Amino acid sequence: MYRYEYPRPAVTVDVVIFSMRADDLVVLLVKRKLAPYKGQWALPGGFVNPNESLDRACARELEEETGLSNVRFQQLGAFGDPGRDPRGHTISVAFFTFIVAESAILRAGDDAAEVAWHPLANLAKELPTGTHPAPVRRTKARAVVGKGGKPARPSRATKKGTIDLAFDHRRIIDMAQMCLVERLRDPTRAASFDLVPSHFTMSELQRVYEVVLQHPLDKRNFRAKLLAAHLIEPASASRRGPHRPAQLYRWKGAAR
Amino acid sequence: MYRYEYPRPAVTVDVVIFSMRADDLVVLLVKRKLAPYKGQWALPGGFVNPNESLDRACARELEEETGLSNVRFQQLGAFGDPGRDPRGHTISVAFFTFIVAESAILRAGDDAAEVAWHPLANLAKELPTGTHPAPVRRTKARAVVGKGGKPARPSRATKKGTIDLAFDHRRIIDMAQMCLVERLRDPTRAASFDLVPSHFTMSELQRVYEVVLQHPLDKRNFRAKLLAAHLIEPASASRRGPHRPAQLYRWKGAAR
DNA sequence: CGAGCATGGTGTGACGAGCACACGAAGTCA
DNA sequence: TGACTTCGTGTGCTCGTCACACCATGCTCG
Repeated sequence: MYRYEYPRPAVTVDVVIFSMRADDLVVLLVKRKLAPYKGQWALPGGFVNPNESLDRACARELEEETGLSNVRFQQLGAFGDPGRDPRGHTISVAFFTFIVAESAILRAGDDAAEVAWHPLANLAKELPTGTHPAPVRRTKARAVVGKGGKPARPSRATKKGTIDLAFDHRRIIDMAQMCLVERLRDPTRAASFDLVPSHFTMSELQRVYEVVLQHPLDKRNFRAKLLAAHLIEPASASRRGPHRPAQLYRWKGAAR
Repeated sequence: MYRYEYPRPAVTVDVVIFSMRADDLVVLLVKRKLAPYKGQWALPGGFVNPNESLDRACARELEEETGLSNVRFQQLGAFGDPGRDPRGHTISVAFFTFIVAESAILRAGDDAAEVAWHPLANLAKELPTGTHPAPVRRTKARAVVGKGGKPARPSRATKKGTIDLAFDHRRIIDMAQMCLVERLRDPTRAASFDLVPSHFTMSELQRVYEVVLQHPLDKRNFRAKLLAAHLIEPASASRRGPHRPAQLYRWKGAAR
């Protein structure tokens, strides 16, 4: 039937996956195996296949590059500035979510030389608006916290302790973070993320909030607001430790 | 340099422009001059040119099809279900905004046979999920409120008084409306839209809110909240009528 | 020119949400 | 058994939100 054959921009998906790791807000990155930006860290993602929905492309790319599956995303938006990809005009649809790092089994595959969680604080700031970083090849090595919490491969970095991301991925992460904070303000919307394992204590959940929002919360107010939302319920067990055991909670409607 | 030549989905932009007209929330539509969905109403929009940013594509398509320029948009998101466009896999990045209809001079151009504001209430409901309407050719005529508030061309319709939109545009409009409501709840974010002309009375602005939010607001609370936000200031003049003159306001920081 | 009419403009009190605040309870460990 | 650590809870204040009714002002029309 009808079909225009104008030159087309390419379409990719990129995924921002946040998590908590030792009181840090971390994001899942892959080290690129191919040009452009070969050897630099980037968001998992890739080209959309013909007749593939955006959500499916997102899930597929994530699975191919990191081994993760069964993750639900929120769409963040489309990024389409010409020049954001040295291969040519490329429009990226970004997704984001939050998962529990401990339950994620990572496996670098496909175009990824490596997969690791990186604290947001270790990433170089977004460049002054307009310009995008050109792919670089040579840089001094730098240790970062990687998979498993142990020091990982040295990686490219330009400033003390910071990693430059490929493409405009730093900007995408910034926007995802803003969006995440926005969601967390409303408990109902926050419940769509896996902020904590299926059973959790109040303090565990509160710590996630504090790390993401970047300011401390009052224990009692936090508890009261969350309970008022009727989204969680006490689970039978409690968590032990070198102190008084804590009540475990779980999301309402979750399978026992 | 590097360049993949996989088959690519096409990329379009679509624009949802809301406005007020005689106590109705209206949206700007164009009647398609070309297949697919020839003769049906659709959102203004079209293909993204090579090396054109999404915002620029959006502004260009809007200008080409409706004559409108100098409009600022917010991005709504990307719609990429395969099957949403009978021409083949097409990803549309949607934008939306709100403008003052009275100050908009419309001119159908390019692929548009006609341009008109349509009350949201006159549009057919979104179809049951999953399916998308196939292009239809023959249908019974139906009068709708068009450009200028007068009855416009008869148009395609399937149910009494409702118009079926092309593609998944009805769904896009629904999402834009939800997003619009969301923004209006926060005066700061609402200020990025042209809800009212540069000088306006409290009641005029309030009426816009009531129409969009679809419920009445208390006059005093509305006034108080808006003034508390320090976003508007009284202008010198006042508006006359067959009653007590009303104080005019304008957005702070607006040119005198 | 005065009465009626339509809209403009204003203050208060009730209520609930959010916040800051301190202390006893229940375990572990030495 | 005492010290320590984290858990769990109730109250009072403040502030924002909401509902609510009346007089003011200018126009029109008889």
